[in-house]
Amino acid sequence: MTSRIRAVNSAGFPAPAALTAVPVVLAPLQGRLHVLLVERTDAPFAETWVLPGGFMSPDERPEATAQRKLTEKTGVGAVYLEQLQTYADPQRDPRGWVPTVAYLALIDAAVLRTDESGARWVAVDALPELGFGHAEIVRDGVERLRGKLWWSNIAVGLLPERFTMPQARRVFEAISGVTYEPSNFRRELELSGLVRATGGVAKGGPGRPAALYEFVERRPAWSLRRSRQPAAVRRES
Amino acid sequence: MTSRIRAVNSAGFPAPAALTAVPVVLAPLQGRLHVLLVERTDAPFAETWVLPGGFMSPDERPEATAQRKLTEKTGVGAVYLEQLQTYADPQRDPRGWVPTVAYLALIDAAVLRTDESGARWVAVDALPELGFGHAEIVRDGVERLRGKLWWSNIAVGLLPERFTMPQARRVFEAISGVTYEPSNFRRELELSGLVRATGGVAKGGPGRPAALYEFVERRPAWSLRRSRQPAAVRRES
DNA sequence: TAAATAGTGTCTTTAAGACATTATCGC
DNA sequence: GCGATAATGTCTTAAAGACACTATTTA
Repeated sequence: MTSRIRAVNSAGFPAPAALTAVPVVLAPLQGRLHVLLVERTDAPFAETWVLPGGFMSPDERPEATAQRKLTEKTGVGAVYLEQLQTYADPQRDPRGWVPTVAYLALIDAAVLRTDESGARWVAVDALPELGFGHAEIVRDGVERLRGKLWWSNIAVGLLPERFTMPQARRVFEAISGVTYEPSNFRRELELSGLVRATGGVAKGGPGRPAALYEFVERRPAWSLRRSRQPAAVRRES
Repeated sequence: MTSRIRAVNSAGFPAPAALTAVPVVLAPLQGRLHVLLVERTDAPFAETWVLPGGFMSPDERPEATAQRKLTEKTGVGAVYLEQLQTYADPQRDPRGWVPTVAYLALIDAAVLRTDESGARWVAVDALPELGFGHAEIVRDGVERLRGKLWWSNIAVGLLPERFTMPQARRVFEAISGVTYEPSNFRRELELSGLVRATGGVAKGGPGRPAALYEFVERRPAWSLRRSRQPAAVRRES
């Protein structure tokens, strides 16, 4: 192993060797949640799968780095991008002290290019060994997505602009791993206040045409179902 | 303004000038949520209040830095420490490219030293101007605490090892800003599965003695109240 | 008109809201 | 016994669970 990269700042103190941004790109494919991985060609971890990250530069905001790396690998930008965690343990990267800022990135499954420049979609419940401790980052990303699924409009990133209830249901099912009862699914999603019917219908296949819905707000927002806290005091006495 | 600190790594690429860790130390005092601030003595932001952060070194894990800075300022370690966000916009620190990893740190309100080496407890809903954009970090920390209050055992960090229901209620009220109906508060907290009665009672004052409770798990854990998702399909047909 | 899919209605069950009531202390 | 505080019980209201049923399409 070669020696670790080091850095010193102009005031004479040790500095991180670099900063990396890695997007955890998740998408439901064939009914299961997948993550976008790339195969490394250089050491360390040559021929090992990792997240499609890259180095940040001093003139770029970290979200921009994550977006850029994502576009380079998939050809599309993320609809939804949120910071996950920073992994800054000095020992985690053999190249040196390289903290990593992870992002959760969600893109519309419909616009994916399935196979692109060494990138591959892998089911999150069947991950191979990943370099740089990226398996932990994927786990954190999946947990975040699952945790926010019913409480926010995070699914904006995983559905086309207009979608039907059955379509949304299948996406939700792929993410959570649960099969929802259709009428209750509909009721809950409508009660969340996150979506509204557009009035249009999706014709085409057999069966009754499905009504089209859209998200009321495409920027990050919370469901308006009241969070289950105990009641506040009401009586005046 | 002096020139910005720069750094270059041994491979010749620009590197962050430094990395900082800042704990957002929150505690309920006099029924309101407070945050620990220190007054800066040097430029930039001299005589301005900021979070008690510090530089990370290449041989220290970031949680350790946050803990250390906290102990230096309060004399106690955090019972609960969790990473919040990383603020890495290159423009946010006038000294140079200095990403900041923020931590939410909770310590038992009973062991605080109220006034210590330039540190001060300030109510989070009455913050002064803060340097380095720290107001945003405080806001994120408060939001995280409030958001997790009823869904996790995050309150472990804010209560003594053994506590009574009224005591817990007052802490929860200070954090959420809501006055809970006592019997419903008790029912919800018991149903969460996070706490259990120890069998002991807290005697002393007037009135019926209160039963003592403790957290079942002191490491981070989630409430077992089922998260309100729509039902899964049950019927077999 | 049958198969397929989407959408509506509603009864049951569970959980939350709002108190009245009872219990146990110090003085 | 009285004021103070804690704990219990319970009735009401709201939300989730579990389906049966109705509606529209294509083949």
